[in-house]
Amino acid sequence: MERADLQLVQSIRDAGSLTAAAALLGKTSPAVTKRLAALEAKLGVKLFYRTTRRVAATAEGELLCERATALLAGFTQAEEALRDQAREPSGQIRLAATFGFGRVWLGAALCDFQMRHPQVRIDLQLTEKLPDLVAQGFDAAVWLWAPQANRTSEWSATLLATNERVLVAAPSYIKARGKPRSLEELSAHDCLQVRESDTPSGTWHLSKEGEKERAQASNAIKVKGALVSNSGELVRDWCLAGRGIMLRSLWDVAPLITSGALVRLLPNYAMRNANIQWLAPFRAQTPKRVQLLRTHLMVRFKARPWEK
Amino acid sequence: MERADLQLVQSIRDAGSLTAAAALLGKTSPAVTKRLAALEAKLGVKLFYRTTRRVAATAEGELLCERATALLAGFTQAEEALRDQAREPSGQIRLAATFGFGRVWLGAALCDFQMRHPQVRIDLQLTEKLPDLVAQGFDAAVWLWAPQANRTSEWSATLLATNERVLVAAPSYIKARGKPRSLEELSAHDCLQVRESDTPSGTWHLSKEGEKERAQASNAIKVKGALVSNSGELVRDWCLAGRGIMLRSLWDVAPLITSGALVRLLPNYAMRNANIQWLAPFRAQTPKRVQLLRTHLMVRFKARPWEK
DNA sequence: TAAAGCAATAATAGAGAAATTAATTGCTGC
DNA sequence: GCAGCAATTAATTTCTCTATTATTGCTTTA
Repeated sequence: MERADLQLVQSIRDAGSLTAAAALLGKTSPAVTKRLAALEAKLGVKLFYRTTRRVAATAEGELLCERATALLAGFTQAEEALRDQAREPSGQIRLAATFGFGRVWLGAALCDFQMRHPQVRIDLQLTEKLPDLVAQGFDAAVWLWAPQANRTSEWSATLLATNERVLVAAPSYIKARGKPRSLEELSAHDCLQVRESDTPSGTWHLSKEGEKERAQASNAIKVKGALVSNSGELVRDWCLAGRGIMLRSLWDVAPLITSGALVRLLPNYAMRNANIQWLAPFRAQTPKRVQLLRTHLMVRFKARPWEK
Repeated sequence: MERADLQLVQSIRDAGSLTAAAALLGKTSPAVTKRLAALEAKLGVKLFYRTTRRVAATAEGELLCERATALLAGFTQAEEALRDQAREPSGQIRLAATFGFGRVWLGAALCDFQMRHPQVRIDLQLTEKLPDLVAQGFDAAVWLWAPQANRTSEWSATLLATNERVLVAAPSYIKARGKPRSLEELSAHDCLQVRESDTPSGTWHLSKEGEKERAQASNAIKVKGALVSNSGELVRDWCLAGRGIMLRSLWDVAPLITSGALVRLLPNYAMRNANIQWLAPFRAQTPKRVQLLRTHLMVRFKARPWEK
């Protein structure tokens, strides 16, 4: 019985089908069939009842699954312990991140990190919603998260960078409609909105820069506009085309402001209800390579590269 | 990292050299070198300092060895648990036994057992001295052992058959020298002695059949003779050749007595200081196949096949 | 100090195992 | 009863792993 056999049995039970298990393991279904058959023959025990339509673990199969989890955990722990002793970090890092920040700034940062540590493999998953880090085996997520919620029962959060969302519009729009002078005037403008997955849209929470966090009487502004999308990229295109005012993260629009393609409005105000944070599930022991990446990102984003 | 890698690392540490480890694992030395090198590369850690003459584990190597023992034990336990659920017992049984009884009667019994359970492999090791069952990984030993000592701290003993050593001589010897009428007369006869490995020879402890074990005033008889050997087989040849009286286990000489090649002397007396016992080291869980073999042997030898 | 001997490593070639593709069987639901 | 999907089987190919042979390098002994 090999380590691969344990992973096989566990995958089959988790997936509920041989084909699905094959997909999990990156093999083809005949490979799974054969390995399972061979294992059963070697042990002299049937591990799964199976017809062509359904798969269910036998009592023996369940027994092996239970032991398998403990054994496999022991294996990975032993491997981690040794890798952490090594001079050069190695192994895989599985990350989750948002489409926006993940693609642009995190992508470049990971590219650099991997160059500095060639033995480390990185698997970055860009997703709409924050996935279940523990269940899906992520080492960490780089996500927009409320600044206060530093710790939950499932993970810890580390600040990578503050995330100011600022008001911008294209020069052509300003020429046509003028600049708003106060928050109240926003209501009279065309506001391009990004509908986030589960947040009700139509309201922007803006506060004055320099205001104390406690004293931040977050001003909820009702905005309206004819163009709404769930894609930030698309809304940015609209904004560049002069179709309205947009509330967008500084890291995204800073280059455009510098180039003059967009102009920042009401520069004293910004929305600061979420920061870019490193969310890491609680583990018995965090591998060194993951710790290294965390500090790498902290240092890199502290410099706010988008402002240069 | 695979299970085989853990066994490899452990073998190298135990053997103290790559070549010796290769012999333990049944591989060649280049295979061991390559696997070790590959493992070290994959983990990014040096596991053994090695020159061409010496091998020593690094701190990381020691670390892995410690974890390896626990993990490997978990593997075998899981395998055993499953095998025991199987209808047909399977797996290997490693046995130790004496040269005499092991070759003749145990050999035949094992042959039958294996025929009844074809999935079971048997490895019978005939040795001079009782080996260290735990250290050398034996499942059990069939050995001559004092009848009273049923339990020690290291193993438990089960009676398979009583072992009477009886006095025999060839008809030709009796014709020439006559039969002894009493124990005392033995001193005047040529006695063929088997020198056991660590027992001082020259003294036979004989007791009357039917005497209670407690009341067994074991009569220690000093015997003498010109022919002594450590080989029971050789001494038997001498006896058959009429060179003297021999004290020999009944299971060995019973057929010869039946055929008339030897004659039993003083048939009321026998030496009963050791019986044929099943010695099994204490394990967390004895595999089913081993339990089956134990009962198989108990049943078989209770019938005392040598007396038929 | 030099030479001999043994152990680890390197390179090549071969054998065995495992995986993929393609084709078959068998179960389920409509 | 038929359609469709999932498990199995067979056969080919690929790949990893092992053995053979040769080389390097450290110890020991003369």
